[in-house]
Amino acid sequence: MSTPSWILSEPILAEPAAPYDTNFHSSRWIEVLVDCPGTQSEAQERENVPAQKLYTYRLPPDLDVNPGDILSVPFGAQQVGAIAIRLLDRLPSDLASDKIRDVEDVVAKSFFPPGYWNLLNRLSQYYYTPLMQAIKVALPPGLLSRSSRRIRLKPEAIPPDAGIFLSPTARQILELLQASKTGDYTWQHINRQVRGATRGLRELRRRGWVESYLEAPRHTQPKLKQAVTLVVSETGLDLTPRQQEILAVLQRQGGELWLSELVETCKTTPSTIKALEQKSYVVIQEREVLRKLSEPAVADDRPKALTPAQAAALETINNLNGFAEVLLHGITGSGKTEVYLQAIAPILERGLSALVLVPEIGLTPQLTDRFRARFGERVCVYHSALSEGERYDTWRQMLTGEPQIIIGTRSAVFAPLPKLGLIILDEEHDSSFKQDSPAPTYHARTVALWRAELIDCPLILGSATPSLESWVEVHKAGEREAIQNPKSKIQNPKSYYLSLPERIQSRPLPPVEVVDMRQELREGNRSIFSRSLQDALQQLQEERKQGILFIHRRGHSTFVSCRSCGYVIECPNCDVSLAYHHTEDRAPELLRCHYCNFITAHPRHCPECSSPYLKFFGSGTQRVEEELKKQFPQLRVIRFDSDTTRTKGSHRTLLSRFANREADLLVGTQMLTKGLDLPQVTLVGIVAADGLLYFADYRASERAFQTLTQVAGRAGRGDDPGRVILQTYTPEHAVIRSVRLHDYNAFSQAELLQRATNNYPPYGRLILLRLSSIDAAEVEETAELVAAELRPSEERNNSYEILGPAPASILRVANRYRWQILLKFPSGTLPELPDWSLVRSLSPAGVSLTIDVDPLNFI
DNA sequence: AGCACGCCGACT
DNA sequence: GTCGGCGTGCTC
Repeated sequence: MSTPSWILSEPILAEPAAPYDTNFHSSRWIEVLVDCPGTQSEAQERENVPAQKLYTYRLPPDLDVNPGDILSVPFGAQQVGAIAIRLLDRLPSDLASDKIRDVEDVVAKSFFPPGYWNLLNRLSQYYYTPLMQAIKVALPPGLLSRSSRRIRLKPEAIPPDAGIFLSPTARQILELLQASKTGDYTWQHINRQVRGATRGLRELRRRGWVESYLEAPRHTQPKLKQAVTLVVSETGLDLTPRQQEILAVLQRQGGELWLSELVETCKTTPSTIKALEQKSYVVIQEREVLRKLSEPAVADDRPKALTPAQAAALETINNLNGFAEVLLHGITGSGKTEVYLQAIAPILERGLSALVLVPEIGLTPQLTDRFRARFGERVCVYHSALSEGERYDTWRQMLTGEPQIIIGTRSAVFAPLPKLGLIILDEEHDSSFKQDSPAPTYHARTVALWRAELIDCPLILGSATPSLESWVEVHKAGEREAIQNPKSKIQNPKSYYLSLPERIQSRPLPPVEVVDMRQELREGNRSIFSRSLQDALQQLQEERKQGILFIHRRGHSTFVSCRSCGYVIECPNCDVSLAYHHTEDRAPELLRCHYCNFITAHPRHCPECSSPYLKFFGSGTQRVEEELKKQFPQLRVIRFDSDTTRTKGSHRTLLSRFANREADLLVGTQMLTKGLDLPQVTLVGIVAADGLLYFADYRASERAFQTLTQVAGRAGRGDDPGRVILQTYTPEHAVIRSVRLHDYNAFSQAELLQRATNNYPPYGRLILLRLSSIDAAEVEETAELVAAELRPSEERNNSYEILGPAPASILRVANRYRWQILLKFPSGTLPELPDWSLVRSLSPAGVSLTIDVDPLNFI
């Protein structure tokens, strides 16, 4: 593939902060990338065709614009965001000067660190996404905002019987506006609510009953706060006693305070301080303050003694020079975090920063606490749950280049740290590092690898259950290196496999007892708890120890069915049954859809045959909690699932309550697997492993093995030994056997053989096309059309295999019908790719088409 | 995206 | 003839 001419990796863009800042430039025009769909064609294009349309704007003399700046420009009837690409000294000859408009404003200057464009270009190309969309996933939100067209009612002009003069559409719009409090909606909203709204609006506007206006885009900006600084410390005769008092306070506080604080301490008013400014005793200035999440303080922490394996791993990491991919395979409780912490310390000393990526930040308050205990204020968190302002401020803070540690989720892989010395991806097997939609459907691990290569720094992938992709990658590369060039050290890629095969302080891994639930039933136990688990829970209570129960699903029951006619209550918007939710006796009984969050009251009678006998099937966290209350009334339980952890900080609250022994048992879902470190847990119960084993995709076994191993690994992390009880209906399953023996190697070897035979990742590559539409027939037709276009033929000589089109395993979600086409590329060859712009052009407006490269999620 | 333009079928 | 639907194309 040749490099298109517009690729933004030329020096002018790679270094946006370069000489242009200081030198006055004479350029009068700027070419920009406009944030507007339709202006962007495919990122990957045929040779020499400029794929990206750039627009030229005039630079007003008072505006200092450099490539890489974020701008606001007029575009058609609106103001849109734009990225400055290239300064021009003369207008292109084919562009009439009267068409050129002025740049409206500079929204943010120098917002990208050096070399960052290379990363964005690569992202855009690998995931077949227009560059602007790639930029948008990286940037904090709110910078590339556009103006919006709004429609406002003019109540004073409207006669009481207005409706009778109007066409039906116009009347509908009028009623819509009158029903709202403000009588003000976006143009977009009205168009969505009323069919053919354009003409109705014109009618209303002609009569002067509504007006249309453009709301200026609201960009995120630095937060400013008024600071008061003392400039003259001697008190003069022109001061009142009150004023003298205020100056004295200010002096005692070091000569500088926030205006609000000074007003507060002195019980005075801002105008009094303003008077002091008039008399030139103080100056009041706007200062930028950082909106930063305040987290509870933590006690200081010092580096801990390392096990031999930890020390060996650390030594290898510390000796790395430049790019390297390191897989740190440490069993649960082997102390990976301590290795990270000690690997980061020398990076900071060298004046560099470190990036730490974790699956979900809210789930791991313990991890951030540990980092803050070790490194204090130099630790920042960055993830999409922060407010716009917080993200903006953290971004700017990162750009300063001060040595710091950023801990964040998937999107933090784009953290603009200019001096990055180390990237760590913890729990690298976790699928939340992959974005399924919208495009670019990137995997943070893939992007992290590019980043590490581009800036020449090490990448550490940590896991107790490495993804097969990473496992194969480091082993294959290692072999290649050894075989091809045994003496050379400069072989690229540099890959390392580091193992922490033992828990810290030589604690054993907990024994896993597999209980055959079929046998339990045969022997007359109809409870959801096996006798073994019941005994263990009893014992837990007697010995005042703590435990965890893992359930694969939240809610109470997975579905509700009528005993008389067999009717199953389903979601009106999706093709799934509704889950029954009921938390306590007094709480309302609800039915909820786990796909679109539809909620309805639980009916007393079957909607089909009116029979009152409705039965619950499949147990979730609530059901287990209820069962526990019945069988072990004294056992204190905390439920830990996405229903109880919805609010901000609730993870931390629940976990600290558990840590303070306010409960004996933590009952929860997948959330329990994500790196929780609770040393006091001695018992882990897996209520039913089977729900995890049977998914209709090629990764089911890998996911099940990882989840079960991770849950099991929560036991025995403290001084007391742990044990795991795993209940299943298929104890002979290979995954169950590997989990029981804590045998990653056995699992991975068997699984890799499967993958190789069927050409699945990590050997072959996949691209999934997801199509969806409100119109069932239209998606299906489009899917067929696209598949026909893609289907290998003699003349095209395509190298891939095509599976589908097929309806998604749940055809309808939130009233959208979904179809899929899977492209499977053989290993070892450079894939011959379809013409994506042609594929996209086959998809009509009503059908959304996402190209998911390296898909993980097939639901 | 948001808006104009232009083409086709249904009606005063 | 004209109104009102919607597909197509352009925005520096």
